[in-house]
Amino acid sequence: MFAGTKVKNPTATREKLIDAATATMRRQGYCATTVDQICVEAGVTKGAFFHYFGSKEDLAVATVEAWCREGVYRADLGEAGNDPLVRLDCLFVGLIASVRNPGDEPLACLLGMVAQELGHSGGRLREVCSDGLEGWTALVSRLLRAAKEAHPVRMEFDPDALAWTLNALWQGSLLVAKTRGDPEIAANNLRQARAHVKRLFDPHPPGPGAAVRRMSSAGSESVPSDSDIGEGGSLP
Amino acid sequence: MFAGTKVKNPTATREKLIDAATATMRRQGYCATTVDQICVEAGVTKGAFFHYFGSKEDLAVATVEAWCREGVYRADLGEAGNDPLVRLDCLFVGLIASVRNPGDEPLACLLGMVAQELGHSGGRLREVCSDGLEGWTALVSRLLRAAKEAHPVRMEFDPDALAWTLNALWQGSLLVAKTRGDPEIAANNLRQARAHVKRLFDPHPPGPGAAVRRMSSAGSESVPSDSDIGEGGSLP
DNA sequence: GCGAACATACCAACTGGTCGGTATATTCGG
DNA sequence: CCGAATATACCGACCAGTTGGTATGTTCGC
Repeated sequence: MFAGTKVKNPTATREKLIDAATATMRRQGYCATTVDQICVEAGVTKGAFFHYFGSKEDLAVATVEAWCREGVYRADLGEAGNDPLVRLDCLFVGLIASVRNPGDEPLACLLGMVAQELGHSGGRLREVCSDGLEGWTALVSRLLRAAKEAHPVRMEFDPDALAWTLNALWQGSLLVAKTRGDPEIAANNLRQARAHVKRLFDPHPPGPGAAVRRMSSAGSESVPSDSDIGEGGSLP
Repeated sequence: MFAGTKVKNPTATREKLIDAATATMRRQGYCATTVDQICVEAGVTKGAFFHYFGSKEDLAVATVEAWCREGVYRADLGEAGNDPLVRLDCLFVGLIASVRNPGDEPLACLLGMVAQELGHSGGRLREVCSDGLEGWTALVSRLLRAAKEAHPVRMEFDPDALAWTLNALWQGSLLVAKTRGDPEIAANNLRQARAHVKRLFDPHPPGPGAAVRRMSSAGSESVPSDSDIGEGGSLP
């Protein structure tokens, strides 16, 4: 038999539980999600649940960690060697696409969902969320810093601060868009942010008739257009 | 006896319940907040609770509505006749102050808290949150539009879209700041937003030696400095 | 004294979590 | 290679505590 078809398949069961928890908690949040509900959605009994996770919170921790792990790497930044500004643009385009075309997904970030509920609790779950937010911010901050080194800036800015601003804007956009039932709000916000970042670097070459200086690193840099590009990462 | 000292005081009891719900839900969110907990915090029995509110959700609806009502008007915009740009600046300064100096308040917006949890539910509570978010956005949008009419703009923008962006940024900032346990993140974000809005209008008067054109409407326009200003509204 | 404003006792449904048990893999002596 | 021994994966009934909500008082102001 194949490995995936085994009757007893520990890794698959664990994964099913985490997947179910991801979906349910993204919809309803941590508190409103029931252990029984997760079990049903995962097609697993309670016995199995507590065989793998010591508590509901443990499962949530594992779920958030998995979300961050997959999410950060899933973020579609294009090829690693590309110009950081291009990669940033890829990030924006990916986020916009994921918001406008959520498929059957709940249009919410697990991280933001759980963080909102547990932000004032001293528990482990809050820490994991905090780390997750920092991870995304660090990624963006690195790109911004790299872009600063690769391009002349038109207006000085602090990469770290801007990265946090973008993170907050992303989380808030999801919250508002979800509540209003209008993904376009989030898309608009992201477009504004995208334009803002672009504007920080010099789009108009310094002198007239100076189309000479271009993106520093060469290679196949396909700057994505405004139109949607396939599924981008929906992180954090 | 005084009106406030009566043993049975319907309006006061209702208020106590709403106050308790506001505080508790801002800390823990809607789902994690218990009816019993609210009753204890309000110093009231369950009987009284259900005398005034048909259900937990009813109480939440009333609480969110009260939050919006008081919040929108509490937002410290300075005097009504002032220049819209000054009033916008007052708004930013007030928000920054409320974030940096939360006192004993939970550093969270009731609206965002509840909205995050119920964004995917079709219930009445979600609608109230949606309306609340729109109310704040409309307020800011009006100010931006008025500012556009009163001042030359250096860069074209859509007041409505920008207002939604600011709303999302505010909500997201609270979420991130709370989760990271660092109000300065939110304060920084707000400062960036404040600078961004300021930059949209011409800080450099058009021609050299043109210190003539000033804020349009006269009056006592005290542009608040960067330093903190007393409690601002922490809305939405 | 009468209705509104509260208090108390209580309930059915559900919560996260436990526990004894069973079925399947894995190991290992012979 | 085999079959017993043991470890792992999983099941589902069950539990004590909590939940939102109710039914039935009691008390107070007019």
